[in-house]
Amino acid sequence: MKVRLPDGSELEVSEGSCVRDVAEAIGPRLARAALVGRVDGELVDLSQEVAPGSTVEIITEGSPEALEILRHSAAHVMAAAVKRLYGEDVSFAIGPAIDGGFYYDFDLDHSFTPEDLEKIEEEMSRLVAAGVPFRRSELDRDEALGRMKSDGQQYKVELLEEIDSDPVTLYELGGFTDLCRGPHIPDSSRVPAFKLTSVAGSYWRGDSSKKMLQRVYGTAFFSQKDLAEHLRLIEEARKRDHRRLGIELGLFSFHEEGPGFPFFHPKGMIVLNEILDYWRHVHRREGYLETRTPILLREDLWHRSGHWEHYRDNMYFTDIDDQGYAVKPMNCPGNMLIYKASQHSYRDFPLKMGELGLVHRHELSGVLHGLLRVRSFVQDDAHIFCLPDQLSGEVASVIDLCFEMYGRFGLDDVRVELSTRPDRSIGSDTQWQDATKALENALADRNVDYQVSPGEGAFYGPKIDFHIRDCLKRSWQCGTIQADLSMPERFDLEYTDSDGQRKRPVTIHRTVLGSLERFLGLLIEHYGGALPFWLAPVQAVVVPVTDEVMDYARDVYAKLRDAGFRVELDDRSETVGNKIRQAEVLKVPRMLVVGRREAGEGTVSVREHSMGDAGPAPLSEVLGRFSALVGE
RNA sequence: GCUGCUGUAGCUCAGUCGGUAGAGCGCGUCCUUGGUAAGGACGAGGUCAUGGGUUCAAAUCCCAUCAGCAGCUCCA
Repeated sequence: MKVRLPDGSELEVSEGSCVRDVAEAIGPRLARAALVGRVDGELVDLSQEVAPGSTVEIITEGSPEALEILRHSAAHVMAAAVKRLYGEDVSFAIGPAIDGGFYYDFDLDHSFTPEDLEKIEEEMSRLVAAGVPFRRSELDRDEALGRMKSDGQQYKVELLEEIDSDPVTLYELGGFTDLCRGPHIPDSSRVPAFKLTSVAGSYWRGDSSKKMLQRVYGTAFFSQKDLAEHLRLIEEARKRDHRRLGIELGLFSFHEEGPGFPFFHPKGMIVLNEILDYWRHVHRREGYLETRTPILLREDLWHRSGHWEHYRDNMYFTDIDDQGYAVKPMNCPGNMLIYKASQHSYRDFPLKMGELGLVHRHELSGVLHGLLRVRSFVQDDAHIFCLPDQLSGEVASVIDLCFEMYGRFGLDDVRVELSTRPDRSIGSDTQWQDATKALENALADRNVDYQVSPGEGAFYGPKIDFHIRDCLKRSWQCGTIQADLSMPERFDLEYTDSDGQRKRPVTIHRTVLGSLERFLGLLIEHYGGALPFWLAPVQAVVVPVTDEVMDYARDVYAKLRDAGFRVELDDRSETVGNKIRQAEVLKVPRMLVVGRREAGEGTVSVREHSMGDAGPAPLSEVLGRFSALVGE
């Protein structure tokens, strides 16, 4: 019989050949390198028989999908090791490959310690050394169900009950049999490098009302070198952690007395204020009007806005003069009141009202994470009131604004997501369709790549989210553009149209940076703490070589300061080397060394952070360079 | 909130078998005036997260609380 190869050629193989036989027929080296096959587009085991005329591709280590398959198989090896070590009273949940590794969820009474992980690793090593084969088998669904029931594998039973296919496939390895679609590498010896990284709790099916399982994370590679490199990168990334850098650089701190509420130090405030200055500059240019609304507002407002109904669990409440008040978790209701304080004409539209509003949200204690997840933050909020046919255009201009601003901060790894109608939502089908369409059109118009998250929209409307990754590749939402189908109704917003009729405006609720706090955290990680000149809390340090030139140093310092730069004078009785090191550690962009030579010539010796000595220059020229850096 | 781990000087961390506490950095004073990533000496600084318990004796063992970390869930 003949099979087709990816390059279009045909190959003669004997009847009943499996993928491995095909690889063998192409070449013995390929057969040794083969991990799995792809037959007519579908990934299969090497042992899979191929039908005459099918297209067969051999997947080896170099193939893009190889690593995922390896890690999935490694998860099975780990599960087999756990079964051998902890016996029959372990229930197995799921064990997929994930970005950067794999995990397996177990249910057992004993809770895993780091020592257990070592033991499991050792057992895995034994399995790898033994080269235990993966055995695939097919079984009637009912038969498999009966078997998992008798084995007490409740999670597998639950999975089987929801599976449509019949028969189902099972994989056995080293005494551990798992319900699994496959495919798998041929045997455990093909997991050359692996490491178990951590253990953490996880709910069965991610549902907090269900039982908590123990999730063991690990990763696997095709070589020890790749594994070592991966671990090195993780270590490297940890050094960029904004929580560590924020303390080291004196930007902010956290205290037990206010969990989740960041304290900004003078240097942190400088960075925040620079961000705000820039924000105001572009928003004024775009025609936004700035507002400010109270932090505490009477409780009935929150009933009216729908927050009581949908967001109460995340809100802080208090009583004032026997009246119930709530601390605002969002800025919208306040801005709705501002809108209603005057009459509006279609001529005013689009009306863009921005508020840098401080909001408080009671987040679950376990989700707090440095500046990236806090309980109080400044949202760079804005509400855009417009006509229905302006919606798409306004969304598009916010998309432009987001990319422009992220670009200014050097952030280019931005993921865009469109979230559609959730189960629990308000508004009519037409409203949702129109709004979703408007968002899609805006994205298409601006040629933005995006993923769709079905059912992840806000209860009041569909939204576009902008995500940026932190140093450990965790993704955080920053900007969001939400069509708001709820507020105009709830607050009975109106405008007068050209025909004199009172009509309901369309509202967009949007942020660009999202939360100033989160944005700062991501900036710190993005730059590894070495913020660009225009954002750096200290832009330059004057380093006098000896006390003898202190007067000149003071003069240089004063001139820079008077020119509006953030500069410090290091007049400590320390060596030049020490002062330089200090400035390098604090990631100050420029160091200006002044000694006898410079004092005599009216120059400074410039040193650039992490770049070293950049040579002498007249002070006037340095002032010009600094101005250019700020404008960049 | 849930599961697991952790909490010792401003920061990073030692502290063995239960016997009342240590280093480096930083900070202060003095000496030193040094040319591009750590000059030297001396000194101050701790309710060992908090509250209970066991014990002749607790940083150390047990319980609870608080906070942090990883993850789940949730979200800007």
